Amino acid sequence: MKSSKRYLLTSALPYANGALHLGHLAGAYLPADVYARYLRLRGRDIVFVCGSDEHGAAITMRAKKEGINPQEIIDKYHTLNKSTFEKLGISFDYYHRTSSDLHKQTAQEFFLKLYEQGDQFEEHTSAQYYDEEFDQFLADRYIKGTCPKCGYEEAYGDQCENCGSALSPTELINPVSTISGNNPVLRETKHWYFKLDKHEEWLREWIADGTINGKVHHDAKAWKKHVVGQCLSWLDSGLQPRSITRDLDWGIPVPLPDAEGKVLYVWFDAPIGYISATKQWALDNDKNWEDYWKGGDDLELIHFIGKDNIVFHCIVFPAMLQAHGEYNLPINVPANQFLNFEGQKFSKSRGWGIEQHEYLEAFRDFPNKEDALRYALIRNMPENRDSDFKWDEFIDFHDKELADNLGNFLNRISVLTVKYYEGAVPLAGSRWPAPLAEVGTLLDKWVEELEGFSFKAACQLVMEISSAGNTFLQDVSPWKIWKDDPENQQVKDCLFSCLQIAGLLSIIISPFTPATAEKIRTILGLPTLQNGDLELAIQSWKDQLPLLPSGHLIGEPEILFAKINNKKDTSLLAIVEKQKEQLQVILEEESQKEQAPLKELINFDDFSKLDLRTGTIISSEKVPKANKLLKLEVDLGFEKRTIVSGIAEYFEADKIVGKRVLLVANLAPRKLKGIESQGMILMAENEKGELGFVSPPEGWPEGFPVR
RNA sequence: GGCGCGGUAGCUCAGCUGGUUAGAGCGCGUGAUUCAUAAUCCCGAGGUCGGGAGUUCAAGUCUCCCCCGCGCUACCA
Repeated sequence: MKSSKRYLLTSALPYANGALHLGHLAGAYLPADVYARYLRLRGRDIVFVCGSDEHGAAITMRAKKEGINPQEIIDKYHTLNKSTFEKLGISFDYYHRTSSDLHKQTAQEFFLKLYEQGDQFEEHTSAQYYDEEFDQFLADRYIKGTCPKCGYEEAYGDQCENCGSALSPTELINPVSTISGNNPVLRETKHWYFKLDKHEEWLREWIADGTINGKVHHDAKAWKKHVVGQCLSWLDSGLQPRSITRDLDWGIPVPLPDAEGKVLYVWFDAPIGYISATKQWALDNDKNWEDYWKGGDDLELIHFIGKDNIVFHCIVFPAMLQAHGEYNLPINVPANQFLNFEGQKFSKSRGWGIEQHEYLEAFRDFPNKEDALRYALIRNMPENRDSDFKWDEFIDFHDKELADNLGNFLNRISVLTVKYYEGAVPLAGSRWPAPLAEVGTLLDKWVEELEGFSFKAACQLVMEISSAGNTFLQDVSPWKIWKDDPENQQVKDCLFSCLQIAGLLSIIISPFTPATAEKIRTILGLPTLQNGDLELAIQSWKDQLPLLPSGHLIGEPEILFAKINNKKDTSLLAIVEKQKEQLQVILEEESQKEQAPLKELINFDDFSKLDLRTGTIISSEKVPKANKLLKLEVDLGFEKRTIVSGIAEYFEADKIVGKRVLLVANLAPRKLKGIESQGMILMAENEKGELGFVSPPEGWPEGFPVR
């Protein structure tokens, strides 16, 4: 590992349309921060950037709905997210925003560079809906209409929320602009497409082998399996040109003369935000941004993201960078999987989960709340598969590892040092007591895990080192010896060694819990950590030189972490319990949720239009290439019907033959997967979406009407 | 339906290119200890490595089939 290397770390740009929850933190920000802090402690030359992603139709949509300016939305969430990251100790060197002038200029330049090459883009003209009153093209989401598939009248131009079908706006029946309420007209519009397909071949080689034209770029085996797997799967299904412009008035104008009213698609400009953030940082710190983006072999670019962003950061953005020609490609994209919350997915609408700023607020009276959270999330990080955040585990990690193991160790040795030696580090008999060599082995492993982005394992190693300290202290039991012989050398050696271990802990825990690290430093009478301190410590350990020399005066013993499970003081437990109760309330409310509201009244004529009949299923088979469909033959007595029914998830085909059913016999026929369905089976559906047959009374034959 | 990733002790997970009696933490059971935040330390009990077949001298690790979970995608109420 050359120390001359420069590192550029990025965390996924949060969309400035909402607050971030613990899953985001565990997925993209904490791991990057851990790594950034680690590299700084090793004295490496690094920049860690992030920023708010502030363009896109979703923000303008919301602004429209709430009757405010998009600027208000992005200002609100940019400020909120930026300050929350700061409070949680996410140590970005720069937190930028894509609405800045510098970003606009950077993104436009990038676009133009590709445009001028002539072979990276293609133009397509197509007919899209246009709102004549507001004089603008309508993004898919701005159009509502009747779903051609299920008849739902409030379907959006990209998707019907009733039946879930993916739609294109031109499929909608009676399309209506959501801004004016008028029917939009079709108008020709031109868009630019990035020819991603051109890049397929080198991308495959780059991802599968880590080489470009046979030249080694990175170690392909160092990439996470799920990252490589997902990318190769995408490449195998073939890349398509991607549209990179939109008709919108919110975003970065396409810098071409014939592009009035067009902006860069948010997915195109967002990753360029990494570049503009670096530029702004460089301007403010008198550096050259190009050293971190165009650094050749001495540069490591690393993107920290969640798994939802894999394809974008491993295929699309690298293709953009490569097409541009001057930029380095990422050396790794250690994407994390998803974090669940008490066994279920985070859900804003359900209120399931806790957002970062809500946590800080709810835990405002909780000491070390930032580090407690960071620690629990790191120990639970979804590095290779989805993981689960539980409050009970939060308590366990806090009490058993931070308080009992680490905090107590520190308290034990600081109290003993003060009591026996008035706070001065004793003189060791042998130069480097044996236990310290064992710790050195653990330290090597710790470095290895961090370098391989295994933060969970590295974090556990910190505890192992603390444990090693406890074990050693227990083995020697200096309090027993000291009673009879206060000047005993074994006692001095023991505390000397333990103090060295504590000194090391104050450094190696810093990437995970930076505030705690400083507290430990204070207790040990050590100065605030500086960049490069870890490098020095590793060297000292190798050279068998103490971090706390004999005679060094430590500070006052202090409780590092007050336990949550404390019989005398239940205030901390109460804070956590409150969170658990809130979840309980949500679950209870949902379980007794009212039934769906009744539909509007119909009259008798409406009802009599339905022709419901009794029948029997006489054959049943699964429809190929469909998960939910069964093809049924139903006997009505006077005739047999073919009915395609979406019940395959709940019933096996051969087990429902002979089933007595009710059906709608006069429903207009419709083709499903090429089979004409001539009616519909009546099913009851519960809150979980499970289906059950509604059957005629015992002994009733086929074909009778139901009224 | 297609593709990707996962399924290892009660729980959470580690096990690189196949190689001695499958590991850690928590929990559980014992014992020791009191410097310390009723903390700490020792020892122990727990696993047909999702199921089945195969390749091999040897498989948790490779191949095939099946089952389950998550994600993407297609289709669909």
